[in-house]
Amino acid sequence: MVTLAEVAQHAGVSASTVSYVLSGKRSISASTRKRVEHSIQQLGYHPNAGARALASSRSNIIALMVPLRTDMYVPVMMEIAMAVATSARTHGYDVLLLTGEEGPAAVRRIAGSSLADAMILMDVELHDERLPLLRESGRTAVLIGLPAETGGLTCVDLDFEATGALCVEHLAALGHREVAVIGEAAAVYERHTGFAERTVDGVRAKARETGMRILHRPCEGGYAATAGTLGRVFDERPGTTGFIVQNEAAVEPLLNLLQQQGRAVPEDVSVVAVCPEQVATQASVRLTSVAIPAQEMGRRAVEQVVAKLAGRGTDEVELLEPVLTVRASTGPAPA
Amino acid sequence: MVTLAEVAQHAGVSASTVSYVLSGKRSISASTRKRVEHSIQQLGYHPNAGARALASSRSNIIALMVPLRTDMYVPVMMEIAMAVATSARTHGYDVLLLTGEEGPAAVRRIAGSSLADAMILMDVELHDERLPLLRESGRTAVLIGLPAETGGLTCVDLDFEATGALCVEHLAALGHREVAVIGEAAAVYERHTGFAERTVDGVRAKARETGMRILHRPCEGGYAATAGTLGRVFDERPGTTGFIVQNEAAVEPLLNLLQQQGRAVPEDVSVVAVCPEQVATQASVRLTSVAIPAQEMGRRAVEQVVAKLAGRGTDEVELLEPVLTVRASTGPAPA
DNA sequence: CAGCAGAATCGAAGCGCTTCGACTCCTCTC
DNA sequence: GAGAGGAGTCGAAGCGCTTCGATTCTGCTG
Repeated sequence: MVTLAEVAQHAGVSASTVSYVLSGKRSISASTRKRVEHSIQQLGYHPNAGARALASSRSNIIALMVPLRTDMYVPVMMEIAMAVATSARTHGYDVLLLTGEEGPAAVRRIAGSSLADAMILMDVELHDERLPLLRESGRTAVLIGLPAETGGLTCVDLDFEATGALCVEHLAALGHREVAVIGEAAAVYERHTGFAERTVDGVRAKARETGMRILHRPCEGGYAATAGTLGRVFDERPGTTGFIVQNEAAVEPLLNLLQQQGRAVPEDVSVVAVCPEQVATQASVRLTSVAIPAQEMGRRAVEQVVAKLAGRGTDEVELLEPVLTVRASTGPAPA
Repeated sequence: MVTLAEVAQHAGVSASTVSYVLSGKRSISASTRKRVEHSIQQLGYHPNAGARALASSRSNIIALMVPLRTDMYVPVMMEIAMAVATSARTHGYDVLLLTGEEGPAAVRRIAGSSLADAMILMDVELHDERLPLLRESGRTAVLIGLPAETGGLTCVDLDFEATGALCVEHLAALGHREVAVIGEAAAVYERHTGFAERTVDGVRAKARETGMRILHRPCEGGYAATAGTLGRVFDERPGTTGFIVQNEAAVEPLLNLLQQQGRAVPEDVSVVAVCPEQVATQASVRLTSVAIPAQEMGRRAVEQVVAKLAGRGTDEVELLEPVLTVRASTGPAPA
C-alpha cells in the first residue's frame, strides 16, 4: 500500500503538505497542489482509513441500525437503507449496517469504539431501549421514527398522524361512514412502534371530527391472515365501505379477497393504502395512497447527521408532510 | 474515552499486557487476567477501532456491495444482507454497506483505504466490471452469484441450473408438456446476471431431455406487466399448462390473473415459483416452489470470508442444492 | 547444582495520518 | 526602508493500539 509519506517524497514535499492538499485546511500554492495531485494519481494513493480515523478521531462512517425483523415492511426498510447509504456517500461517509440483533449493546459498542461518527436508528419504539444509551454516549444521532420523548433528539419521519387524518378526510369526503383500518402485525403494536400507533391516532381523531366509525384491526399480512382479518371485519361491521391499509403485505391479498367476494373496488368498497408509490401503482388496482417517502426519509436523516457533525446542529423533529394521491381504488360511498 | 493505557494503569500492569489479555495471543496468568478484566468492566473500556485497525492492519469490517437497483427482487437482497450482517457479527466483524451506485470504483476505494478486510459482492454479472479490480487488489472476496469466469474466486450461490431442471422435472412428472417461464425483468438478462440465465439454461436442458416445450418470457413484475406477458404467452401457446415463475413480483399478479381468466390452479394450470419460502407460503395459493435460501447464502458467504481471512482459504464455487417443496399450486396436467 | 526451558510480563518501536506551532519569503503600508 | 501580516511550507508530536524482542522468575532435568 502506498502511504502519504511516499506521495510526499515522490512530489518532493513534506507529509504535512500532502495532508493539507487532501484536506484543504491550509492554503497551498497551485503549483504544489498540482504536483501532489499528480503524484497521488500516479502512485494510486488512497489514505488509510484507520490511520485517518486515529489521527483525526473521525471515521467518516455512519452506523445504521435497522430492525432485525426482516419480515416486516421490508421494502420500505430496504429503500431507506439504500437511500441512507447513497446519500451518505455523496457527503463522503460510508455506512455501517447493524442489525437489531445485537440490541442496545450495539449502541454502546459503536460509541465506545469510535467506529462511527454518528448513528441513524430505524424502527424506533415509543420507549426505545437504545435511547438512554444514546443520550448517555453523547454521540451524534438521528432517528427515523418518533419516540415518545424526543427531547434533545433529532428525528425524521413521515407525519403519520397527519397521514391517518388525510386518509379519513379523503374517505369522509367521498361519503364513507364506516371504515376499517387494516393495521400492521400485532407485534408492531405490542412493541409500541410509534408510526403504527400514530397513524391510528390520526385516523381516530379525524374520524371523530367527521363523524366516521372506525374499526381498527391489526393484521399479519399474507393471504391467509388477511382473509381472517377481513372476515372478522365484515362480521362485526357489515356496513363497512372503506378500508385504510397500513400493512403492505395485506394490500394485494385484500384486493384479491374483495374481488372474490364480489365486492367491486371502488364501486362497492374504497381502499386507501399507506405504502410506497411502487406498491400503489403495481397493485392489481391502482391504489389511492399516501406515499411513504422512504428515499426522502433516508436522505433527510443523512443530511441531519452531516449537519450535526459539522456543528450546524438542529435538535429538531422533522415531520414530512404526507401526500395523498387519488388513483383508482377510491370512489363515492355506495348509496 | 477510556484508553488502553488507562486500563493498564488502573490494573497496575503494562499496556501490552492488557492488549494480550484482550487478544489472547500470549499467555497471561489467571490473576492478572482477572484484574485486567475487572478494570475493563469498571472503566467501561472499548478498544478504539481506528487505532486497532492501524496497528494491526485489520479493520474487522467486511464490505458488502449490494446492487443499487432497489426495485429488483428486494426481499431476497434484503434477507441476504441481513444474514450477512448478522453472521458477520457472530464472527466479530461489522458490515459496511455499499450500494452499487459508486460502481467498480468502490472496490478500488475500499481496497485502497484498507477500510474493509474483505468484500462480499452481490448481484454479480457474468462479466462483472468489478472482478478485474478485485483480482488486482488482491483483497479477500466472496461473490454471491456466479460470474462467467470463476478462476481464483470464491463464489456462493444457489445452483440455479439445477433449480431450473428441478422445476421442469416436477412438471414433467405431472404430465405437463407445454410450459412457460415467467422470467425476471428484461434488464436483468441484458445485464447478463448469471442466476437468471442459468435458471433458463437449466430449464431448457431438462426440457429437451423430457420432451417438454418451453416458452421463456422476461417479465417486469407488477400487475400490468404480468398481464401483458401472460396474454402473449397464451396467444403464442394456448396449450400451456405449466408456469415456472422466477420473478417474485409476478407471482401474485399471475395467480390473480389466472383466477380471473377462470383457469383454476392447480386443476387447469400448474405454477412453480423460484422464491423465498415466505413468498411461497403467503401467496393466495400455497405455491409449489424452489426456495431461494437467502439466509444460508449470506451465512455461507461470511463463513467463507472468515475462513479465507484466517488463512484457511478455499477458492471454490459452492453451489447450494435446490430443494423443491410441493404445495398446492401444482397438479397433474389436465387431460 | 549448573543450566535451561517455559510462563508471564514489560518497554519501545512503530502503524499512517492530522495538526499545531514555527519558519521563510513576499508584498504592502506608512 | 522598516515593520506588519499573510501565504506557503516544514518538522515533530502525537492519536491508541499491536507486536516484537528482552527480561525476570519460576521449576526442572541430567
